[in-house]
Amino acid sequence: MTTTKPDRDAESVEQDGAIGLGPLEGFIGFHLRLAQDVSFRTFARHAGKPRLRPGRFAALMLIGQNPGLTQMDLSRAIARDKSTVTPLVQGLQREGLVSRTVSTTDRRRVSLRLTEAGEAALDALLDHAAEHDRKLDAIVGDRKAEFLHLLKKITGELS
Amino acid sequence: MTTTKPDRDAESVEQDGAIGLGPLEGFIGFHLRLAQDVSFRTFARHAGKPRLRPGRFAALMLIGQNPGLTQMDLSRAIARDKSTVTPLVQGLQREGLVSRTVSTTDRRRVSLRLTEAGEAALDALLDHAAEHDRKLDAIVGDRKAEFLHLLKKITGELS
DNA sequence: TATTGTTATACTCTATAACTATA
DNA sequence: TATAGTTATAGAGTATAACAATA
Repeated sequence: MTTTKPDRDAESVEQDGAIGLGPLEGFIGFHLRLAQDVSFRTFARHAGKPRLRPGRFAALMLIGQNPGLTQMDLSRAIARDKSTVTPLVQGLQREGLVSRTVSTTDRRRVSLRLTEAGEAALDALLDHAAEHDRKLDAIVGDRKAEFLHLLKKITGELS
Repeated sequence: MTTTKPDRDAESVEQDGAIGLGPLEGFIGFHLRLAQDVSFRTFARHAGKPRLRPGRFAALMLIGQNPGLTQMDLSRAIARDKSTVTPLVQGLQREGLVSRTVSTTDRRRVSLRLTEAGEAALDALLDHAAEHDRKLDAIVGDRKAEFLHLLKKITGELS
C-alpha cells in the first residue's frame, strides 16, 4: 500500500518514523515557521493556477484598498526594499492588473491603482484566500479572536 | 528628527500613514504570514553573525536530535526536496559541522551526524533561539500553551 | 523496478549599491 | 541634501528532470 518501508538502518536513530525535535518542541518561533510554511504551501498550491502567488496577493490587496498609494508606501507596508517593489509592480502592470501614473504634485512618485482586470483578479484571489482561511478557521475554532490577537501582537511588538 | 514627511499627495488615499488591509484584516493566514515574517527577520538579524541562518538551524537541530538520519529522512522532516537537501548538508559538511558517512547496510544512504564543532554551533544557535523565543514568550504571555497548540494543530491538519 | 542521492538548470524572492530625476 | 524610483548584480532558497548507483 504505502511506501514499502525498507528495514530500518541500524545506524539510524528514528525507529518509528517520528523525527525528534528536541528543545525546538517548545519554541513559538519554530512552530510559527512550520505553521506558516504549510499554510503558505497549501494556499499557493491551490491559488497557483491563476498565476498569482501569495506575494503579489498582498500587493494587489494593498493597492486595491489604498488607491493612489506610492511604491514607497507599498514598500513600507510589505516590509520590502523599494528595489524589490519595482519589478513586482512592473510585473503587475505588464499583466494589466495595475496602472502606474506619475504624481502631478511630486513627479518623483508613482501612484498605483488597480485596473478593472486587477479588481477582477483580486476578487478571484480573495475568494481563494477566503476558502483557504475557512480551513484555518475550522482548525482554530472558537479561539480565533485570541489567536489573531496574539499574531498581531507579535507583528506589532517585534520590530 | 524623524522623517520630515512631505505634504501628502492629494492623489494618495492614506492620510494618516495607516495602510488599510481590507478583508485581509480578519484572515488567519495573512497574519500568520506577517508574524512569521517579522519573527524570522528578527531572529536572522541577530543570529546572522554566526553565519547560521534559520534554514540551516532546523537541519542542524534535526541531525543533532536524530543522529544517523539520512538525507531523505531530513528531506521529509523539513518538507523540502532531496535536491534541496544535498547542497544544504554538503555546505554544513564543508564547514565542518556535519559528517556524512555512507550506510554500511544500504550503500545508497548517507548517514548524517554532528561533529563536535557542529554540536558547539548548535548550542550557540540554541542560545540565540532561546533568547529570541523569550521575546515571543513575553508577548504571548500565559496563553502560550494554547497558542502553541493551535500552531501545531495547523501544521498537523493542513497537509 | 524503485529508491537514494547528485547534478544541471532555472525561477522566485530578496537586498545592496550606484544611478537618475526630482524636490 | 534628501527622497522616489530604476537598474545592475548577486545571493539565498527552492523545484523539476535526468542521471548513476544501489536495492
